[in-house]
Order: sequence, then structure tokens, then C-alpha cells
Amino acid sequence: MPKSKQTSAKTLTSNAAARSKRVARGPSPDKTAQTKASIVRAALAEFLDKGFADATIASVAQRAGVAKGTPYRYFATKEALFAGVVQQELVGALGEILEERRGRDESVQAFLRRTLLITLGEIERKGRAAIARLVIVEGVRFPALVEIYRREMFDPVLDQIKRLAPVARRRGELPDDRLIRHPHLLIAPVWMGILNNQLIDRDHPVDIAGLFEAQLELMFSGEAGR
Amino acid sequence: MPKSKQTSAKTLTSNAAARSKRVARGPSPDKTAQTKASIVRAALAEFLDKGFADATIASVAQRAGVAKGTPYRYFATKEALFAGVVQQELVGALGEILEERRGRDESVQAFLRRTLLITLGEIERKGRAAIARLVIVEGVRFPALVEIYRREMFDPVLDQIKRLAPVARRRGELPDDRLIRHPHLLIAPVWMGILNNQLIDRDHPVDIAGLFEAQLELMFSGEAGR
Amino acid sequence: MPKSKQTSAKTLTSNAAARSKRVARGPSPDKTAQTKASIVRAALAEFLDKGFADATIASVAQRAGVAKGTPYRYFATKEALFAGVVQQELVGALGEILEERRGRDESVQAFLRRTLLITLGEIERKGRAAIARLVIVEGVRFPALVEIYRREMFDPVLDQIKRLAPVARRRGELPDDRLIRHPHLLIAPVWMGILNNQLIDRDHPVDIAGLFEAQLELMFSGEAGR
Amino acid sequence: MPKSKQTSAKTLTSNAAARSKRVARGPSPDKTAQTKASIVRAALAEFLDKGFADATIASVAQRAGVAKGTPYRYFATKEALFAGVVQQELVGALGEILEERRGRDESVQAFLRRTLLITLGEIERKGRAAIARLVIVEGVRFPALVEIYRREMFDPVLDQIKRLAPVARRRGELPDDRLIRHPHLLIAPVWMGILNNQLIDRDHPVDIAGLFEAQLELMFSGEAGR
DNA sequence: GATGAATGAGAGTTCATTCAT
DNA sequence: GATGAATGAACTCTCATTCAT
Repeated sequence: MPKSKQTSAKTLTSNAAARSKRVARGPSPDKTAQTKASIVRAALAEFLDKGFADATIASVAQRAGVAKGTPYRYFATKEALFAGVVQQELVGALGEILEERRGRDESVQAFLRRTLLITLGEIERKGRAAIARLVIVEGVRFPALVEIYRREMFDPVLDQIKRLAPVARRRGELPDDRLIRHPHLLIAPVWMGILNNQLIDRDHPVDIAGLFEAQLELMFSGEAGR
Repeated sequence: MPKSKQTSAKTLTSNAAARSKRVARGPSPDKTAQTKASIVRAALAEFLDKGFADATIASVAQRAGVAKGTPYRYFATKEALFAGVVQQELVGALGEILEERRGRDESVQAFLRRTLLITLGEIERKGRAAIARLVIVEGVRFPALVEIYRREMFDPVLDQIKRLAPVARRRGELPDDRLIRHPHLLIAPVWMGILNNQLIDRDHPVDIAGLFEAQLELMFSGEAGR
Repeated sequence: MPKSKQTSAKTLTSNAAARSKRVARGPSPDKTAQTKASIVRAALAEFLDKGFADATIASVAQRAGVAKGTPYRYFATKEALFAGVVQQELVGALGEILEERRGRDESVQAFLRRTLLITLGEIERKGRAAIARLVIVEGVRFPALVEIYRREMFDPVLDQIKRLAPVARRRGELPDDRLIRHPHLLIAPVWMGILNNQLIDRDHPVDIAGLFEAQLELMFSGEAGR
Repeated sequence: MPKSKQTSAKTLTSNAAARSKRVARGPSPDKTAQTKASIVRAALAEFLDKGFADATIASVAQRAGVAKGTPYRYFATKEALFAGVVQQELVGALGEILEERRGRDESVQAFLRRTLLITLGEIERKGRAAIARLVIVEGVRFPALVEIYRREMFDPVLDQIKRLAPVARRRGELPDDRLIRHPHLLIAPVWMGILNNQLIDRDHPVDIAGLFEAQLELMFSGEAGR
């Protein structure tokens, strides 16, 4: 998995360099980058559609418009392709949110609304819910994938909550220690929503952001945050 | 897994009855029931271990101590074996809980504690959480499985909540309409726990029952119900 | 193959004896003979329907209303069953025809009409054409079968023709030596008919007897024999 | 079998053309055509040897000197391989004969000698008799194959006879209407010969062309045509 | 004699992976 | 770099045959 990362990073970098400095000679680095990008895109779609086991390299190649052997130029094995694709989707995905700083007078609840709630509003439209489902579905077979997910998505959010809960308690925003003792409680509705909408009951989707908002209000003294 | 045992036992009994009726000719019904039971048991273990795609009939047979072709006497295809095994695990699993009646003076919260909370305390020990994970993981490939799960597990619980929420509201147990508008909110912590413990962070399991209890108290006026 | 013959013969004999002499005690010999007969009947139907390779013992047993293992009491292998069944159908099938003697004043042509033509009129109704097809179809795989067919059906008829042709020539029934040089010519239309009706063009069957009659007239001085 | 060679040759030519158009990239089209040709050749031999049911893809591959999976690149299933191979052998096989025109002064009998009789002289050497046997033998299981055979071989010949018979009758070549009423009669000896030589009595083959010639003379006023 | 559960060799088929071009 | 023909391990499924009951 770290291998894929390096490869990915290196390729992207050298391509960026090539684009601006070099004249296009020999095999075009642009085209190479495009080829890789289209393979990754195709692979993601394929894995989302069929899951790891039923996805085939041949189908990925076809979707990407390249020959069957070409994906192997970029990923050594099907597993590496899978891991690479998902990782690319996850790494840094949370970046902007975690950068956000709570305003001096901003309540914790308001801060969480401003950051998490907004993001959750797009979780499905941006395909993040589908990725989460994929990780869940293939996680048993690919523990490494889960680890990435935990590191890049799950833990950061949970850590944020763990960090903010005592602050909110001190600020009098929380009526008790429940959130401190059970930080998972705040994000539970999000997972409930992902599970319901992606797997259990696609025909009756719930409003994930709405569910989260309700939980937020429930835990923060009940009324809408200021 | 203990379920299989019960089934097996029941079957054995009825077979014993059959033996006295029919002429004792041909292979022993006892052994047959045992064979099927061991195949089902082995298959469940195999599927839980490897998921559907990576499970092999040969491995199931080996676990069960039978020949490669034997499972096909009981299940026509690998898919049928999978569906049969999981279905057997699910159908009627909730039976006793749904039979329970709320006492005349019993608060809704107390009722939910008495029924759901107790059950949740065993959800992992009894392998229910693992089954839930399996259904989640394979649900994309086996919509029929999800439907069974929804029918036998998910919807009954949700319907119960939908039925009880207005009652609790009328009895003054609920401070607002949140549970009525978002019934999923109450069970969200359970799924959060299953996901966390089965897939995301096996090394740091959360207390599912505890999480649910906290949510229950959170929604029901904050204090522990009586 | 000779094995099957012995078994068959012996069984039939002892059963015939049992029927008339013994009292039915222990496993009924009658029932045994019936069982075998129904297996043979079922097997013939199965082989005619599906050919040897696609026929299954299980299906034969089911058609016969017996258990899967029962056919093995009478025939050691699937091949033996096949050979036995076909042989039973062929051996002696021509018997009566070959016994017939040409009348003192009867022309050869008239004799052939009286014997072969009559038989050919029933060749399809009596299932002989279907048997011929089966032998043809499976003959490559079962040379022994073909040998039986040749011995019991093909050669006797051909020998008859070879024997009668010179007689007819001497009697002035034949305009030339063609039938003596090409005895196959007389029966060719029969095989043409079997092939056409059983295999090549089932929707446009030809009249086998009619074809043979035309050939008979063609070879014997052209006009209908008396 | 020589047919395959021709096809192969043709393909090679067109590939050679393709090579100059396309960029010479990827595997050699030459080798591909050879591979396919050798698979087809091997398959035909295998099917002729063992029949469809007993033929195995593994054996075909081995005969062709390729891996077990390779035939699947060219034929999706065993059935497709079988149908493809036989069809290739049949389609257009009659081509040249049907193109022939009867000369202005040529008798119908002479015309039939010149076309059919010559062809029949090679029917066994060119493997056509073996193909006919294969179609007959597998026809029950592959009606589509029989249909091809009927369309490409059987019906064209029969139609030719149906067309020529009235002409011959008008020209005074035929003593009666028998051939008009029974067109099958003329080709019956051919099938008799195929059956005898390929299936019933390999050790005592008849001269197929000779048999046909005798029948031709028999039907056409008895003497050799001019 | 009869039963039918159990066996296990074997066949068709798939597809990740390789590599000559 | 790209191609796609070729490979062959591995898997599902079938069914003739056996044998305890």
C-alpha cells in the first residue's frame, strides 16, 4: 500500500514537471498521466459496481479504453489497483475540514455545524458514501484498506470530537458527560444513514445530514446551536 | 452457530419419529441430518471467514468432513448454500423479542430496556453481529439476502420504534418529536457499534449495549428510565 | 456384453420357473422380473431421448420408479445397461422374417414384398428405426453395439439378398447382374429413409416402405412383381 | 481438414494486409491465425475421434499444442467450438459443384456423372464422409448442425435432382416417373455407403461412387449414359 | 434385494498475470 | 509504453459408482 502511494505521488509530480518544462518528446508524459487517470477512474467505477471479487481487469481496461495489459503498467496486481484507487479517494479527502479553526466566539455546536454538517450534506453526492460502503464491504478481505480509512477518515473525525467534547462541556454546551464517554454517539447517525441508503434500504433513503443534525441538537442541550 | 445446533436437534427428533413410521431401509436419516447440519455449520464459518466470493465449496466440505460433492446434495449451488445458511440464521431470530408485551404501568423506556437492551447485550456473543456484517458485506451481490434481513430484523425493530414513539410522547417520556421524526436515531448506535467492532476497529471495540443505553437515555428525557 | 446376455437369460429363465412352480416366498421373483423389465424399459426411453452420454442412471431410475442404486443390481455399469438394453431390443428381432420360406411358385420379388416390405411398413411404428438411429449415433463409442446390430439385423438381411439375387437372376426376374454385384443397393432406400426421418429432416419424412418398393420394382424388371 | 488450411491461408493473407495498415504493435496476427487454425484442426480431429460428449477441451488444447484456456479465446463454449468447426467444414463445401452448368447437348445422366460422381469419388478421401457421420451422430443433440448440413449439403443436392428429373424425363432419359416421385432414391446409395463404411462395417467398405453409378444407370434406362 | 446418502474423479469455464511484438 | 494472445491454476458443478442400513 505504501508502494502505491509512492508510485502515485512520484508519477503525478514528474508529470506536473514534464508538463511545464519539457517539450513533448518520446512517449508523452501527459498522455501517460491521462492513461493512468482514466484507469483509476475506470477501476473505481468497476469496483463500486461489482466489488473486488467480481471486478475484472479486462473490464477495467475496457472502461478505460486501454488494452488488458495496460493497467499492469501502473499497478502490479489487482489488489494493488484496488488499494491504490481507494486510497487515492481517501487520502486527504478530509483535508479542508480538519484545517478549519473554531472562531473565538463560535460555539462548538456551531463549529460542528459549519464543518461536519456541511460536508455531510454532500457525502452522497460526492461519492463518499459509496466509498465508505466499498470499504465496509471489502474490509474483511482488505484490512489494509480499512486501516487507511480509519487513519484518513474515521479516526480524525472521532479525534476531533474527542478534542471538542471537553471544550463544549466546559463552555456549558453539554448537559452531561455522555459525549465525552461515548464520542461515537455523535457520528452514529451518519453511519446509520450510509448503511441504510447504500445497503439496507435503497428505496427509502434517510436524510443523512438531517439525522446528524438531530443528533447534534439532541446532545447539545437540545435546541439548535447558536 | 448455537442456532444450527438447535435446528439439528429438532430435526433429529422429528427424524427419530419418522424412523418408527417408515420401514428402516436405506441410509440413516439421523446421519443425514447430522451431515446437513455440519455442512451448514461449516458453510457459515467459511462465509464469515472469507466472504462469499473467497469461500470455496471444497473448503466448506473439508470443514464439514464430507466429500467435495456432498454439499450439493443439500444446496444446488454455492449461492443457494449461502442464502440458505444466512436465511436459516435470520428467520425467526427476533421471534421472542417481538412477542413481548409492554406491562400496563411499564414506561416505554423501561420496556425498550427490558427487550432490546437485553438482546443487544448478547448480540456479539450470539454471532448476530457477525451475521449482520455478512449481510452488509455481501448485500450488494445478494439483494435477496438484504431483503430477508430487512424483513426479519431491520424493519421489525424500526416498526416497533415507530409504534412506541408516539406512545412515549403521549406518556410524557419524550421531550420532543425527534424520535417520531427520526426513528432511525435510536438504533443508530447499534449499527455504529457493529461497524466499529466488526469492521473498522476490531482492536478497540465499543460497548454496543452501553452505546444504545446512552442513546436511549439521551432521547428519553435524559435520565435513566424506571 | 456377453455378461449382460447371460445375466439376462438366466434371470428370465429362473423367474419363469419361479412363477409356475414356487410359492411366492421371500423377495418375490415376479417383482424382481418386473423391476428389471421396468428398468430396461426406462433405460431404452432414456437412451433414445438423450443418447448415451447425456443419459443418467438417476433419470433411468426415476423413470422406472426405483432408487438410484437399483439399476446396478441388474447391470454392473452404465455401459452394460446400455448394451444390455439395445441388445435385448435387437436379438431375435428379425427372427420371424428369416424363418419365412419362399413358396414353390413364388417369385423372389413377391417373396421380398411379402417379408421385407411388410416389416418395413412397421419399422417406424415399432421403434426399430429409432433403435437403428441409436446404434448409428452411439456406434462410434460402442463398437460392440454395432457388431450386435450387424450380426442380428444388417448382415442377415444382406445375406438373404445375396442368397436370393442369383436365384432371381436365374428365374429371369433380374435384367442384369447389378443386384448380385451391389446387394447393398436394395436396402439403401431403407437407410436413406431412416436417416432422413430420424435425423436429417424430421419435418419432411419420406415413406420408407414406399421408397423400398420403388427400388424393388426398379431392380426387378421395372414393373410391379406378382 | 485441407479446408482449414485454406481458410488459414486466406486469413494469413488478409492479416498480412492488415499488418501494413495498422501499426505493428502487440502480438503477431500471423501467430494468432496459426493458433486458431491449429485449434480448429485439433478440435475437428478430436470430435471425429470421440464425438462431442467424450471430446474434452483439454485434449483439443493438447492436440493443438496450446494451453487449456486458449480455445476459449476463439470459441466461447465447447458447443460453439463444435458448431464452429463443423460449420466451417460444411459451408460452401458444395460451392463448385452447384456452379456447374449442363452443356447444351449434354444428357442429364452425363451431367450428373460429371458433377456428382466425380465428387463422390473423393467423398471419403476428403473427409466429407466423416463429417457426414459426425453430423448424423451428433445431430440429435445439435439440431442446428443438422440444419446447416441440410441447407449446405443435403437440400442443394436433392433440389438439383428435383430440378433435373423432369428435364431428363422430357429428354427421354428416364423410362418412368420414379425419380420424380422419389428423388431420394438417387442419393440413397451414397448414404448407404457412408453408413456402411463409417459406422456399420468398416472392415468391408463398399465403393460409394460405384454404388451411386450403378443406381444412376439403374434409373436412367439401364445403360451407361453418353 | 432395495435404498439413497456419500464419494471423488473429472470437465467446462474464468481470469489474473505474463511477455513477445 | 502499449498491446492482447496465451497461460494455467483454481473453482463450480456433475454423476457414475459404492455401501451402510
